[in-house]
Amino acid sequence: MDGYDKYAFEPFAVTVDLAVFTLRAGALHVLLVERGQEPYAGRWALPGGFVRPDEPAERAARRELGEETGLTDVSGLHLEQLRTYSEPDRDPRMRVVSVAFAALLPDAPEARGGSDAARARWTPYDSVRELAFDHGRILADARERVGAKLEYTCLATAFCPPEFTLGELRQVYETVWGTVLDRPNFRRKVLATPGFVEAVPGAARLTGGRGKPAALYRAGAATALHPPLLRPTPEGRPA
Amino acid sequence: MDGYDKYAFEPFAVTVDLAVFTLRAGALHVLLVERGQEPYAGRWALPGGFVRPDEPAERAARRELGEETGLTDVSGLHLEQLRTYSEPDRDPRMRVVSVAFAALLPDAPEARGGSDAARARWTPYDSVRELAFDHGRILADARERVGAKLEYTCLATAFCPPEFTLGELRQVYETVWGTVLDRPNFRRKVLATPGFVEAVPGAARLTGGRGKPAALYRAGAATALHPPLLRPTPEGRPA
DNA sequence: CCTTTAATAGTCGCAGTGACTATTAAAGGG
DNA sequence: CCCTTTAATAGTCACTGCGACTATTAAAGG
Repeated sequence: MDGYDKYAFEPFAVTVDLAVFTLRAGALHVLLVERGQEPYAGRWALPGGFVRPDEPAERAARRELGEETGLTDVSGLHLEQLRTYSEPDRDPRMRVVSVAFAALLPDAPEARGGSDAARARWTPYDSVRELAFDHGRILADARERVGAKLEYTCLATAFCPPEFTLGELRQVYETVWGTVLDRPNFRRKVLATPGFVEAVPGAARLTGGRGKPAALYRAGAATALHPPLLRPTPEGRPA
Repeated sequence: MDGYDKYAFEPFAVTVDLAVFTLRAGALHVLLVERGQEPYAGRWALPGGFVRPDEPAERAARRELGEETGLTDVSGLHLEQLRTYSEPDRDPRMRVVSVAFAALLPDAPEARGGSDAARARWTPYDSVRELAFDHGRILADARERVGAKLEYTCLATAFCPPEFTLGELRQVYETVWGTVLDRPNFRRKVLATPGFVEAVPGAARLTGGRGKPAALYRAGAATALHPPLLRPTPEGRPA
């Protein structure tokens, strides 16, 4: 950071790229936009855009999140910096350094094209193919991070509406991890973790279907999960 | 990432900043350089420098690491991206976006001034005061990250020489966490984790002092720690 | 040789959790 | 109105991992 004058430095363009996740129809979906121009015209990409001269990357990311999802209030949504991608050739036109973010949405409002994107669409994660630039790798990194953070944080509630049942919360884990969790054990674990969820007093109900109505909960104040809620080991890792 | 031409974008300078840690005399030390010019002339700062037009940030970080430590081979050292700091006013001269890295060194070769730093010095973490720019925050973030990663990765061996005793490994945890760990329990945990360490067959010894010589171990192939080795809860977190 | 120092070995009890079984409370069809 | 279906909720049991602790072993140094 010393001696700026002693070095010639190339100017970089700095962008943010967003991996925006939501759960829809029991599947993990990610928000993609279709590129209108070269390079990669017609290909799908992560939403994103340039960081403006007077804003930090975090604000740029939240601004883009609002533009791309069409949501009027994105202030409460979970947004977290992932890492920065800086390979010199990641954009064929110029040197672009991109700060990647992951965002989690409770439900999926229909996407609308942002001002700088031809079309925006929620896409099931498993059917994503061949994204533009290095966005495939960014998306994979984001997905892995989300899966890992479910283990030791209360992040799962970020996928849920303000009030939710334990069954819905369990489905978040099952969907993201691609596993099935034991219902009573999950319940025990969640309720035994102080601050993870808090019961909504008016013993309300909600189930759309037939069975016994479930109690409603809100996200609690806790942010970390000690001890963690580990995903079942599909072999490989020691238990 | 679409429509570059539709937007005016300011060019940014992109730098890397490094929080380089080592253990010395039973204390966590960090490598600092003294700034030679304004702003913050005479203040201590994290080593770092500009990313060159043809290199990714990771290579810039490793290059700086070699320059600042004076080590001839930094290829094996642990270097990991922390996050990116992009507040518009973090550098009073211009818009500088900095990708921060954390590096871990086994022992502390005496620092030498890099080409662009007046002086470089290993400083005990606890006596660091008032760094230039936002480096105080970067350093704090890096320290927290290192402490947290000791829990669920095999990172601790990055602080050790190629061959080390379990006592030395335990001291890594004790120093970084500022706690005392039970010797037998630590031993049991480490040896029970496959791939964490592997015994050096020639039951060599090494202790400098008086007691029974300890067996030597090398870092194993494992990278993650399942289940994790949690730091003692000094109250606050649920157990 | 005897003391000191630290590594190594082993024991006990509790908390957390995986795997299960049982019960309760509703919806919906006959 | 009853009876089946569905899902939430309650509870049991055994095993594992770990904190706390005690005992033993193997060297160094006077």
